[in-house]
Amino acid sequence: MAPKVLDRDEKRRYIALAAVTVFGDKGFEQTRMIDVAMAAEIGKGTIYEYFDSKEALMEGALEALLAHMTEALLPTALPGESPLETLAAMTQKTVAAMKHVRDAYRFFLEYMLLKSRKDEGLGPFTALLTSYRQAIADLIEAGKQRGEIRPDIDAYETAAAFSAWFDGAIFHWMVVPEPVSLEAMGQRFWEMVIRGLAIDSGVDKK
Amino acid sequence: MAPKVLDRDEKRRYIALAAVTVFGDKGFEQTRMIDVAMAAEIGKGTIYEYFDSKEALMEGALEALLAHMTEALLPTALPGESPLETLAAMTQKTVAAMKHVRDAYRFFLEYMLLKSRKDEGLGPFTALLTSYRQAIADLIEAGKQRGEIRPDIDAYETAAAFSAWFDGAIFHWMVVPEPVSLEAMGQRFWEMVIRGLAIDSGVDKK
Amino acid sequence: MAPKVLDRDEKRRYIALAAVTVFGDKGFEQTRMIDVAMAAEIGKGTIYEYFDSKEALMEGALEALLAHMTEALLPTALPGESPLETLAAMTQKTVAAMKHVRDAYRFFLEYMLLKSRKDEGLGPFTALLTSYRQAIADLIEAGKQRGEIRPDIDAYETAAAFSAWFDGAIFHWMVVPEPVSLEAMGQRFWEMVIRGLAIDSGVDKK
Amino acid sequence: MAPKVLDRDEKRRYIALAAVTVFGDKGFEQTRMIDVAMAAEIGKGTIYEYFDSKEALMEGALEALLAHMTEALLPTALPGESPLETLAAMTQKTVAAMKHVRDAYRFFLEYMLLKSRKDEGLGPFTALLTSYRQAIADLIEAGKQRGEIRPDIDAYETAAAFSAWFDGAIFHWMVVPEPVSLEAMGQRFWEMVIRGLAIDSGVDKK
DNA sequence: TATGAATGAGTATTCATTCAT
DNA sequence: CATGAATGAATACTCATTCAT
Repeated sequence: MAPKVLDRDEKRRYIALAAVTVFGDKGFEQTRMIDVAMAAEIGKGTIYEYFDSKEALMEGALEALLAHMTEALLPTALPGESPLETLAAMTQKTVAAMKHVRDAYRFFLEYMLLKSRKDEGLGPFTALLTSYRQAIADLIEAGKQRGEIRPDIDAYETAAAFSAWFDGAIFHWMVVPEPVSLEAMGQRFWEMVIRGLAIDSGVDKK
Repeated sequence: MAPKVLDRDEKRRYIALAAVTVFGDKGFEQTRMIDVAMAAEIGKGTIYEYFDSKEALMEGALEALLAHMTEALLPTALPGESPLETLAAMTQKTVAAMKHVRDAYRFFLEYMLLKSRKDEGLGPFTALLTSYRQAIADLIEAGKQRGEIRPDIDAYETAAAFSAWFDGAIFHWMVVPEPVSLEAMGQRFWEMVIRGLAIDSGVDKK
Repeated sequence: MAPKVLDRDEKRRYIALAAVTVFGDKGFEQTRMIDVAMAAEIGKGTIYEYFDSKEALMEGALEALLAHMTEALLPTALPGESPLETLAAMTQKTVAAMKHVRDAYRFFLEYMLLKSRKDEGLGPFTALLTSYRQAIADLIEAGKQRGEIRPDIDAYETAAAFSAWFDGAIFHWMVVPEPVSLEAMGQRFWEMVIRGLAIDSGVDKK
Repeated sequence: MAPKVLDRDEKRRYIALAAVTVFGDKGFEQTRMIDVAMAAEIGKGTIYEYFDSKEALMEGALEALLAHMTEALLPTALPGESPLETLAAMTQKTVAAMKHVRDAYRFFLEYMLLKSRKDEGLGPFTALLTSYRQAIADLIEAGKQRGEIRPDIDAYETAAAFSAWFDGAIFHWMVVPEPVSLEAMGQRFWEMVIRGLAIDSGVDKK
């Protein structure tokens, strides 16, 4: 008797994922509902059975994308791995994941831009960003305790600066894909960040 | 009867700057021509005397913004300054400049997003980005030759990774302004990048 | 295995009556099929088992309402009652009936408006109106023969003028319910019509 | 410098009158904005320069119609005319006016129906109806003082009953134009109301 | 040159109707 | 028979652009 809840949720997610693709490809404003309907191979009206409005569709699409991203981005420490190793693996994973969802990532950026113009918070996205920052801060803290990372580092602020890099990198890569590959940038970032650029540390800060 | 070329160019720039403000505030699609006209305190039709279309207005606005940014961002080596000192000053200047044009910066990001969806290049923006990367690469190269920077660094790729950070940082700061200030992030980035996070350099590269 | 014809007809009438309520409340165009379905506590699709279209539902609803109204409106002469007495009773009954179905009456008016815009006749409604007029004309004729009513009255035309009043009255009462009650208007109408306003009949006609 | 206010108001009225025609012809809901635009021989968007919405257009249309009707309906006592004569003239005038704007009158009725479904008052229409009732009540009162009208008549309530007749009559005439003409109905109404139907007034009231 | 009234292409959304279950 | 998910035709309204003044 209970109507096929599973099917309904699945169809909702299916439409949301189609929307992610289209929004990422054309941008929110340039996307017409019919575009999403065609991408999902359903009728225009059917979208409204699952989402109240275009804006609600965007929220639903973000949610679906986030579910995917969250899993892909958050670090999993392997047994016997040092914090720096985990951080290195995470960096690689993040670069790979971002590259993988390249077009969807545009949707992310646009969503954030859109939301930052309203007072509404970023909602589910803030949670991901915060978790990500915190995971990195935790690794840095662990590294400090293990004597692998300089003890005078402010873990959370450094984690914020660290994680910011990814969005800048994918942004540059998306808009000027050449001549430096995303992997190369990731590699350089890691070297720069871990070993530092300076030969002696007698450099005056900033 | 030399036509008032100067006046005409000035008015064009004046409208473009008004457009920068409005585009940054509301976004390109959400901006109506009348909004720009009102911000510039002119009639709606007058815009079309100076720009062929809304898109052309956006290009003009970007151009005006770029002229402003280019000056603010590109490094000027002071006499007697070491490359690392110049790079440090540039980092600070860039953070300050981005923060200063926060709302206009949204326009930048949106412009890039928009352009990256078409095959058209980024036009005038690519030039700035390339100059910026190159300026940093030059400083790194100079640092290497002066023995201040590790000799095994790939100057251009590292410059690309370095400059990417700024866009990521301002992005995060715009969408999650708290709890880490942009200056603090800049400071941590500089420390991390110059001295490195690791205590000994015996770290295996990624 | 005689199909449950009775049940089917009853259910049809049941849906039609639900439709009367909703049409009267919201108007034909503003009523959605789902509204009627919810009022009848059935599924949306079920309506189409009994009515071909929204328009057909409206016709069915009118029919159901007419069945109710016809009974309520048409005069029944009681034994020993004079024609004028019957007419008086009918006036009272009509006012009471109209007031009783106030909201449904809106549906009547709207239906007539709707129909008067097409060339189609008013269908079942014309029959009621004609019967009603004729019943009044018959009473007037009887009154004339009994010497109760002026002999120079044109029975049918007067009956038309007489019966028109009710619709105007309920209309005014519906749209400007105050400050005169429907019963008071009915009372004044009756006095005015029976005794006349003028003191002497030496009034020039019209 | 002052923009052509006159022209603007005139154009507004012009569009409103076109809307009266179309609304009367097709009904509010069945009227598409493009229908009004075509009737007024302007572009669809132009309507929105003068009216905020379809509903605002309806209000504007009613206003324009009322201005016309008010003038046509309200009585003007001629010098030397008795109250009953003025009332007779008014009856004729009203019947003629209603017949004249037959299609527009549908718009009136629909407007009232529409409004009676919301709590909003009838706005400008109430004013006309009230003035009309009051004008008739005044005539009845004057007739009573002149000894032309029975002194035991309640002037205002009777005026309410009197004026209600017109809307019922035009309604019936619109929906069942035959076989009794509107003028004939008006004539019968007048006879009935002035001289009364009954031969002797010994009739029990109601 | 500057203006803003006029225009109509373009789109989100609604809802009567269908039909597979 | 009963249902409600799916559909797409239909329409109010917006806004970039034009052009007469």
